[in-house]
Amino acid sequence: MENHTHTLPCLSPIHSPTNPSKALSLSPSLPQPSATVPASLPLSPPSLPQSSPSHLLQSSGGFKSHCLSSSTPSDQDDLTCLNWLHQRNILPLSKMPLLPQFETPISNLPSSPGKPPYSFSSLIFMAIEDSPDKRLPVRGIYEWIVNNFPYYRTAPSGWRNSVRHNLSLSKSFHRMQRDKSQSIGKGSLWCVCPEYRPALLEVLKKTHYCHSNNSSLLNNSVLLEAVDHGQTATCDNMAISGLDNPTLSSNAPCSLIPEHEELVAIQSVELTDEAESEKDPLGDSGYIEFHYYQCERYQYLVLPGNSDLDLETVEILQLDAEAQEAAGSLLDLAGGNH
DNA sequence: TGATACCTAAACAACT
DNA sequence: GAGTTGTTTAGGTATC
Repeated sequence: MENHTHTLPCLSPIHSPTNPSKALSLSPSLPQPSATVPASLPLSPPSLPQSSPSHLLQSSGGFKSHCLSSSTPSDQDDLTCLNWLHQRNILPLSKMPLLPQFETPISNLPSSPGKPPYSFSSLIFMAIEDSPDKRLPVRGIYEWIVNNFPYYRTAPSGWRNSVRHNLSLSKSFHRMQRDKSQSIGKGSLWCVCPEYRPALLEVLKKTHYCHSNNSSLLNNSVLLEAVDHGQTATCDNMAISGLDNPTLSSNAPCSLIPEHEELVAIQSVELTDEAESEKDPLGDSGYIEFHYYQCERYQYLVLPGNSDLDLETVEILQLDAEAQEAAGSLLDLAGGNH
């Protein structure tokens, strides 16, 4: 199976020529500017199969994994559009435990991420719901899963059998009679039975929330703990002042070296005039950059500058990066509050 | 402890 | 014939 893992040129703030020593702009203890949660954050690999069924995958996105040492010309090309590198925010994310896919030490990240927490039924549901026509052939479901959950790029192929097994066995999905006038290749199109959609959505919500709860995001107690333990993270010469919270900046610094970076493409959102006021603050760059830092018990997430993210948005960013787009967008569709 | 949900593997037939 | 798709069965684990 094709492995879409790409390397990322060194983007650490240490080496960023335009990295300002900027104090953090977000404080969990202060009112945050409102920002609309992106309806979708496709985390698709940089090179996508042309037959990719998902409209989300039409973006020129890149799911880039950590690399601090090597780069290739193509990588550099990919980065030429990253004009947002001029400015960064660093957000204290949470104390341990790490994100689900980072349960192993970040510095020892495997090439493939951890297994997504979603059941195959949920994966199939997300795949179908994410398709423009709300119907997909089996191959399309495969591709959606692979493109959105990197784990399955390298997983043994047995999961495909499980997908088919679920499709056949689950009452939630039903096979549509193939229109032979359309050239869709082998097999039939699968869709979600409307009567089972609420149940599927409920399962998805539960899984989604369950796996976002173990990283209590930006709660004040974390910051207070940091105060108690005398922690301030610094990145090179840049002191992380602890957002607007002066308590963090008053502590002795510890070195902060990026341990994990990801570039995540976001879909450019077509905005109507009416929707302009809700413009995605991350939408300009086309990418979200994840920089995971660890300073003792804390993680930090570097976001592109001008990211007037509210806590809700940040929490989504903290979710399993593989699943956030699919689950988040579906929950948005369902009107769920993250 | 039993029921349930889910995962995984395997076999097989039908189809392209 | 090879590969894919769809169905079915079986056994295992985890959770409630």
